[in-house]
Amino acid sequence: MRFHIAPSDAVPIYRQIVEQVRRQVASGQLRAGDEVPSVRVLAQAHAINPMTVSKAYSLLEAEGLLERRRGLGMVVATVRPTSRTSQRLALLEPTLRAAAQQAAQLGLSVDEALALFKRCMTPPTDLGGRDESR
Amino acid sequence: MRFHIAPSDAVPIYRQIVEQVRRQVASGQLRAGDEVPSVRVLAQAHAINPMTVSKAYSLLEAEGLLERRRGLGMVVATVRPTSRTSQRLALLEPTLRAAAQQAAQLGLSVDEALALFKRCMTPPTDLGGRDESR
Amino acid sequence: MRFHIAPSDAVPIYRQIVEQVRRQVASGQLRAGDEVPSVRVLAQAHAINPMTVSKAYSLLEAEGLLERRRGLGMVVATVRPTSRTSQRLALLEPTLRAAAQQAAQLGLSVDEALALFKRCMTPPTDLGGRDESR
Amino acid sequence: MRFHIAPSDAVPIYRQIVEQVRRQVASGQLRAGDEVPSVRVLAQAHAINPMTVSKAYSLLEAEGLLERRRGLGMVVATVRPTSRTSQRLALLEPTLRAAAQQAAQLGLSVDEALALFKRCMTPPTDLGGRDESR
DNA sequence: GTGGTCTAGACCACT
DNA sequence: GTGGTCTAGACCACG
Repeated sequence: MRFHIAPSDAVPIYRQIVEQVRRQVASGQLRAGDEVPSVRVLAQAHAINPMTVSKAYSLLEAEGLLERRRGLGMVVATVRPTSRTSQRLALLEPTLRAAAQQAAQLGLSVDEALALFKRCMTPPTDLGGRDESR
Repeated sequence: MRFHIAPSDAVPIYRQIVEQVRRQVASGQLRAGDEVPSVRVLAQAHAINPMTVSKAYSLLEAEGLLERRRGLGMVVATVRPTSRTSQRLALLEPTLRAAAQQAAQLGLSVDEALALFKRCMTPPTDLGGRDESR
Repeated sequence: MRFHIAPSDAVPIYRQIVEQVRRQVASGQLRAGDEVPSVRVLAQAHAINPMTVSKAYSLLEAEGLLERRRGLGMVVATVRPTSRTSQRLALLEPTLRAAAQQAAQLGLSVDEALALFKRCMTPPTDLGGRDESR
Repeated sequence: MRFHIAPSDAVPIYRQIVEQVRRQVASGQLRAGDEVPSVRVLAQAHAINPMTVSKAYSLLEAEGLLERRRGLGMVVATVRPTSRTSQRLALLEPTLRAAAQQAAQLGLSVDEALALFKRCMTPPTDLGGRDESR
């Protein structure tokens, strides 16, 4: 399981974790029963506060995506099987709506924006890791 | 000059102002020498605190986009002439990069994501439906 | 980390803070990763409003000199390594250019002005005498 | 009579005028009886508000440096002859004291600062006209 | 009229 | 604990 944490991003760390777990479950990269890294491991690996990881996991537990196996860590819950494409698209839509609004305010044409988006997706584009957006 | 302020949005008011001015300058809707609404006028028009507007304007001044005409208000600075399409695309890119990353984590194909993005842009945007605000 | 705040000075408090941090970073008294006093601590220590300190820190963050460690305070940013003497001289130059102009308008010779400047620097500076403040 | 006005400077316009008149009187470039440009002329020449010029002249009149010749404009007052070098140095000293303090905080040696100051004075240095200090 | 500065205090979010 | 955001209101300086 891979996490990409950017402490200097505008979106808080705990939310970055929550959203990445959600997406990986929705996409099938995480399946029912799969173990998720322990709080301590994840915290150390990214040099973040264990309480931050714990908060994220607690939210995911409350959401029903993770289950606590006492003494054994947390695992992906017996997933409700509804991971259809439509669902995954719904998770992406808010971001794209915001992008669409920005493009309009910038006076960009639909084609220009689409071309740029395509360019952002096609290369595995390893670079650009650090989004100094904030 | 039009401002759309959503006090209940996740992004702070002063930042909404900053970003809208940035985009309007980039898109040519605001040109060098154009006056920007006075702090008090803008504050009253949107029922927000003058200091909030002032904070936004100060940031834009520090950024070099606005200039203070002492005692007279603020105007768009003698813009460095690079307001080409490439610049506007650059302002949109971070958002699209983030969207691309999310799409990948969701296991969506490039075509699926592009189609959704196109749908988000094409209609005069039937928005108002889902308030992803806070 | 030492701050000298003069509330009755002509230059606003938040700017005094900004400039002192800038100089201490440039002179190497503050290094990358060093913590800067918390907003509330600095505010209490000098009996000024926390928002005033916060304003200064925000400007320094926008400038790239400070970084926010969320929930933990602010630290000196991973400084771009160019803190050489030339940089420090560059920070002093505007002031000296203004002084040079004044000296010329006063009809002073270069030697007279240099001698006065030397006198201003050599003693441990018996300053405090004339408060050109407000 | 030459004035250099920088509307975007940190020091207010009216004060720029006041100080430049003071210096030119002190240095003998302006003598008793010399006419000073009319409010309207000076205002037009520098594209500033006549009220601003008027305010400066009023302050200089209150100070005794200028006299109002009704219907004829303002002239330099019957100057008290004390324009010794020591006086002119005194006018320059506050600026140099501030510069000295900054140099110290920047960790510059006396020699380094003196060398820079000398460089600022020696060339007629036509460039650098616009001090974007603010 | 314009913006700038500062204060006082509330509430929120993150770690 | 940390900083961020916003409000309300006072006072100042400039033009």
